[in-house]
Amino acid sequence: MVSLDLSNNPSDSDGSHETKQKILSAAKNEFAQYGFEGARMQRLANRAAIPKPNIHYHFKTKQQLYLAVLEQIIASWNQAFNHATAESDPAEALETFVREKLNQARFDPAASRLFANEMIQGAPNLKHYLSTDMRPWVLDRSHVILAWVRAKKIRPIDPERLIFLVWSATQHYADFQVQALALLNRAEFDDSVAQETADFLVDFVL
Amino acid sequence: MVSLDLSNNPSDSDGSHETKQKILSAAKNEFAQYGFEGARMQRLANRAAIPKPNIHYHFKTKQQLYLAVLEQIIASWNQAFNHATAESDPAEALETFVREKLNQARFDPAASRLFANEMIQGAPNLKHYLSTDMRPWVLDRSHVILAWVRAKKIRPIDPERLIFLVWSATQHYADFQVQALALLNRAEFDDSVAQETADFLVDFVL
DNA sequence: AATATTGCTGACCATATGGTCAAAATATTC
DNA sequence: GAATATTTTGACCATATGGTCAGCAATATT
Repeated sequence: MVSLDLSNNPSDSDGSHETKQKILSAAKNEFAQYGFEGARMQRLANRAAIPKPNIHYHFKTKQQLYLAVLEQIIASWNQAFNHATAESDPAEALETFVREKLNQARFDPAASRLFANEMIQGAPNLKHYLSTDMRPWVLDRSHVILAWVRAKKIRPIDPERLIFLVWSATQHYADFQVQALALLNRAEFDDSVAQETADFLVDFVL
Repeated sequence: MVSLDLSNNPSDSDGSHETKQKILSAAKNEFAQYGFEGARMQRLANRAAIPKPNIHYHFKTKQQLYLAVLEQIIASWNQAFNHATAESDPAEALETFVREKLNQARFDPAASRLFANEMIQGAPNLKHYLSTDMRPWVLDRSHVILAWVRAKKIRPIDPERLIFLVWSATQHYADFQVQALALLNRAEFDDSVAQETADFLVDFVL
């Protein structure tokens, strides 16, 4: 199989990189569904359709693989949520965030679930991320929202609570997809559900 | 140790019942933190401070114990949320529900987390509960809310979405306690946090 | 073409895991 | 208080688990 090498790491110029990604992807799903302790290396290998020792060639231990997955997720989230919301229109900014978060929940639910599993366990591997990346992000957003409130563009509200509300509501759609669909009596998380959900949340918040 | 026998089951009139409860309680915490596959019978025995075989005397298999825990949680929730909200004042009714759910999240977070773990795995053991207990409950509440909307006691809103929003926001406090406290920059889920959260949600929804 | 390096894999290992069992301890019944 | 039924537990078992390793295959390098 021939494939373009999109990596910027010269050490593994082709096949190796591809395998590594296959493992990371399978691992994300396995860890998301079963948590760190519940994940099985053999089942993970089956998901990736490679022999188990091949995993250990690329990642020495289960723990190390887990951390690699976490890192990838955080990097992806940082990228998705960090292109600044700046000082623009509140409606527009909030809408962008809600829709982006719902997209994440919809197209990469495994990432959200893995995150949820980490949290439920007390975030043993994420405490650092929470204070390093996430808390500043929240503070930054808070300031923007507070400015909106002061300018009376939006009704008075605790900014951090608002962020937390939006975060929890959207995340919930990923973590509890089964429950969400059962409660809303839908068959799958399709375009219409996503659209209606986004509309509802945006409308509700504003 | 002497203790009152509060059970209504004549078959195990004392010590046995006590042990069983100790096991169920330890199991709830173990399963909540690690999920079904991640839970370890030995660690669970340590939590309960009894030898492992004693667990297997009361519950034949891990699976059976897990189901027993789930049953207990569902029974407790049914009890907590089912004393009817009826046709009363929306503000009051919603407030009651929000505070009750937050109380659950605060004083029995393990139950919420176990529930979350079940959901994340696709609710293999809860599909039945979702359609049997929960969906009708949602429908019932929806009708009440719809009546409120029609009577213009509350602004027009999709009732099921509203329920889902409140549910997700409150549940989030249990599941992601670490994240919640980190984001809100608090040390613990104490009275003041609970109070402010309830106020915020109630105010926000109404 | 020969060699070195990297990537892959079947066979294997030590240990942890869910679960069993026979015997001991404790309650209950007569 | 002896006989019976229930509850508890130390020792044990078959299997599953994360991980290793020696050798093979493929790819780069000289």
